[in-house]
Amino acid sequence: MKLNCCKNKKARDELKQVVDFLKAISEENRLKILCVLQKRELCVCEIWQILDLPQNLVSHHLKVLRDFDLVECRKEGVKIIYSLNSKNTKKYVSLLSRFI
Amino acid sequence: MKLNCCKNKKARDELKQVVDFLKAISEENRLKILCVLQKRELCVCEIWQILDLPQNLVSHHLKVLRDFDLVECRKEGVKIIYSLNSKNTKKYVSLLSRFI
DNA sequence: CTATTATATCAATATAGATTGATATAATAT
DNA sequence: ATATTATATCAATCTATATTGATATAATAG
Repeated sequence: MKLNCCKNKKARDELKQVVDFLKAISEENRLKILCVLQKRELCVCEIWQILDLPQNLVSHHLKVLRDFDLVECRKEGVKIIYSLNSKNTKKYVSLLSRFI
Repeated sequence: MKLNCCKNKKARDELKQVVDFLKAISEENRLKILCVLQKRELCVCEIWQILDLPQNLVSHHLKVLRDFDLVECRKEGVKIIYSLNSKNTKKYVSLLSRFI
């Protein structure tokens, strides 16, 4: 079912949710992070080494992705292991496809 | 089939294409424009009246969408009629779902 | 306890992109 | 020819956000 983004409040809210989701993933480094997490969960130091990016930058982008529940993390000793929350990404992609 | 965004050049290029597509649609007003064009094609003055936005702003956003072939337009007298290029939006959405 | 490793956070800077105001162009009507 | 309507473009400004450098915290090893 296609949504009317202008008439009702529910659709307007959902459109904004989709926009926020899109802003979160429309950044090259963040999309790369999601992409490498597809294969398997990784700790932060693996991610920045794989992507050849500064540690603090990756940490910052991971925070953005966490805030949108697109990734999850757990502690394992000194390391923080990040994994994809594919349930949520799928939810947003399917919501997106109702708008375009 | 899922893509490995880091190893090969083809996947890296496709990731950048997806990023550009996402940047184009991750803007509230542009997503709204795509959304209202879902129902039917519209001229610019209908779009800015429906969305309650300044004419030049809508014109600007339409240019961005045109540059990505997400919308098409044709002349009809004084008016320029815009329509959705749903073939392309679908193509990008399906490419996106291979990355996340 | 000290050193090392992994991660996060904060402030400063840089950059990209949205918005606005003014103006140009083109088609149509009078 | 003049006025009106529809659209596009340009320059200026504003705003959001990516990046960097410095530093803090927490776990583990020696």
